[in-house]
Amino acid sequence: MNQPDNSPDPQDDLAHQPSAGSLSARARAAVAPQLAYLNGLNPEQRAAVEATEGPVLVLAGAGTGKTRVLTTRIAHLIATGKAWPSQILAVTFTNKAAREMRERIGRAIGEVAEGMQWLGTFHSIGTKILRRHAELVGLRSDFTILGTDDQLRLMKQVIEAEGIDEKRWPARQLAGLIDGWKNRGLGPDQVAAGEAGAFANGKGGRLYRAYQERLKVLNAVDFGDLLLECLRLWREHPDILEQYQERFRYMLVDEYQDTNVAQYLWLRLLAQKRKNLCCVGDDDQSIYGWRGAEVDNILRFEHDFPGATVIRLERNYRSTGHILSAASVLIAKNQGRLGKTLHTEDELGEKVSITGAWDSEEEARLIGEEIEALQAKKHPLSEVAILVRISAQMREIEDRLVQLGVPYRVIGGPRFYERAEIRDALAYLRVVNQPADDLAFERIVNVPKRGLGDATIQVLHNHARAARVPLVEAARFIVETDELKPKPRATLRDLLISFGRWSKLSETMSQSEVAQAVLEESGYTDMWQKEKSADAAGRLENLKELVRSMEEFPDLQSFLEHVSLVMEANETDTIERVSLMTLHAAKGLEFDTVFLPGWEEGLFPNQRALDESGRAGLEEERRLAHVGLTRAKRRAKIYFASNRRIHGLWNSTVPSRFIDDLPEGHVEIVEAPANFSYGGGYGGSRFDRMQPFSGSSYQTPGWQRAQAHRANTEDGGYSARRSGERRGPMMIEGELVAKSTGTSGFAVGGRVLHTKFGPGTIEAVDGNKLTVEFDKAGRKMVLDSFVEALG
DNA sequence: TGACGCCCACTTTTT
DNA sequence: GTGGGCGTCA
Repeated sequence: MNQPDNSPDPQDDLAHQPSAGSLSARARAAVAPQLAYLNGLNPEQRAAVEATEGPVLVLAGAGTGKTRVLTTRIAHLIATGKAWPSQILAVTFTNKAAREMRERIGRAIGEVAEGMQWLGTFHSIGTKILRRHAELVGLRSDFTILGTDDQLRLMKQVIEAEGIDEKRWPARQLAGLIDGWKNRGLGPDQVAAGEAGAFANGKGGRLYRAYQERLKVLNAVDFGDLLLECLRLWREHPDILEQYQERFRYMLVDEYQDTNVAQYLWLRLLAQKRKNLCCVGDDDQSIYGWRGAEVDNILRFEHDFPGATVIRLERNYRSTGHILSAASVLIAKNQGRLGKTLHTEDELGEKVSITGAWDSEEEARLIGEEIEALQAKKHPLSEVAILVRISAQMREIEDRLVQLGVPYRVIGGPRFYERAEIRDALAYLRVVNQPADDLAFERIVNVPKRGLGDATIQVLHNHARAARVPLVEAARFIVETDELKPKPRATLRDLLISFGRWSKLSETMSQSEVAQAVLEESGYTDMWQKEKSADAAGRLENLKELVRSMEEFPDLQSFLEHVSLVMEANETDTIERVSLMTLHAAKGLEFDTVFLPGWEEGLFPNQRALDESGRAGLEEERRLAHVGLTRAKRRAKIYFASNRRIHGLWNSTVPSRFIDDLPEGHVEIVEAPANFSYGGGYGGSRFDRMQPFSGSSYQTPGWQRAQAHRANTEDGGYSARRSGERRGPMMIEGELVAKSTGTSGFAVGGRVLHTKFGPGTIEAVDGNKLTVEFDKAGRKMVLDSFVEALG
């Protein structure tokens, strides 16, 4: 057990050099001798953990303990003294995966996991690196990370600036192209002319370049840049690359089959020196080819990293025999795979069932009935999942579950931070934080509507461009001239004054209070309160949640940093529900019982995948089927319908070829229970569909969905609503912010307790704003709603 | 600026 | 069938 070297853990370039007696050193010493964490690993898993040197590829089939291997390997590296936590790079794709890994390492070896500052997603680690060297790639270290919507707006501007008809050459398409290029690690100068020429009569490359230039001017990057700019940084500054190569003694990558070319290059550069790269993945679970993932990365690993050790994990700990066999036979039909044979020592269990339904509605009904039957047998609903190929399939199933009163939740869907209201709120905060943030300014300058329309914006833009200043700067200038009509001019001036005031507030108030004040004073919350549509209440809820979540951060800056990459609505699930999601969203999850509806040609395998990607597309679809089946621990139930409505039209459909791929010995065909009351015919089914189930607009699936999403922090599942506790807009008690009118009931000299700053004494009262001298935190201005009276 | 109505498209989705 | 984007008219 050699030490990495004699120096203490080099936590960071500048900071924190723990002494020999530090917590981490002691924890390492305590854990090293026993190696208790190795207990219970099977021989292959153990080999994967102990093969620390050189390139290693761990082919980990579904349910074979992949995460366990990864976390144990990290624990092992640390415990044996091969590396300090800060010298290990561990990359995942999602924040969720990173979080889980951190927790599990912590459980294995204690607090040492805290020192793992390089455990995160490709994007978060890329961000961290870029911020340190921002100036070398033409950015400032406080660059903003653009979301998809900002990106799109920027591209639209670029397209229009080039004098191209945006309708003929939509920004969406350009975004797709640029995304693809970035996924493949190509900067504007590296895109093949022919390929770039495909857009806007040969202007694709120019637009890409223009877009990148705009980003630089705005001090912003998009997601792709977080990796691409790292590549550029390292290529142009080999000395910096070397620093990182030195630092990362051991590198681990989760879900390697999902890496794209840019990520591959990123890893390869880093691993060049020490070559201790361990990639864990499963080529049979590569289902993200359409967004740039390169199965080739995993297929070519041995070629790319000569001398690589390849370890196969084939013992499955998840599914019973029939399910596993069915899945294995199915996936064996694929040509382009490294090949693994999953086996289990578990019992055979139930066969995979295949049920044909007359139409999609009957399919939904059958599933609903089965779930009710399971429910009656006390099968926990949290162990039941319905996995669909496309989200459009969800509607009918939801309808059915709603009718039966089966609680469910939809997993996936729009992310918290992608919602319009959240992005609007963030845009306000971004301008407060960084007035030069043009994209943010533009987004909210007229939200809520305040009469600053296109004409006004245009004037601002012209000035900004001519004077080469940010929009806010241009606005400040323009309100002093008479270029604008009196009304917009006054409005704009007010807005600028407001922003000045809000920026001031952030010097004394906590960021959540600033946010609350900004949202209130800008009229933004008012806007949603006045809005009568069904989801307005949900949006207000989301804003509340946003303000609440901000409290956990030390300041606005770090909150904004966090939010652009990893913001999620926290899902505290208290009630038992069935999970409904797409097959893609199901990767990495497992359930006792899995329903797999819609196994029909055209839908699954999806016609479009076949048209666009041919055999590769088919194989990816088959992998998706494999992922679906292997989610099931004890019961997998496949369904197909003979008639399905596609884009509003009824089509008759044929069972999926994947059904024929399954081995007869491991499946059973289930006769759909004859249901004469429906006449077994088209007409009967339609008739049934006509039955009103409530007539209220609150019962529409869309609304249900909105509720389900909104309710994810409450118990507010569907079942609650069924029992009459409907959570409609009318239910929203209280508003996001305290009313600023009237006295706050606080008096100078009174003692108060603040959620964040603790106890203090009131020094001044101004409407709902209090100036408080806090015992610990010093003098701050706070909103009265954030404090409670003491004594 | 808002309301209405037409037209289109429509697989999967993280960061 | 449905929602989003955009154009037109008041």
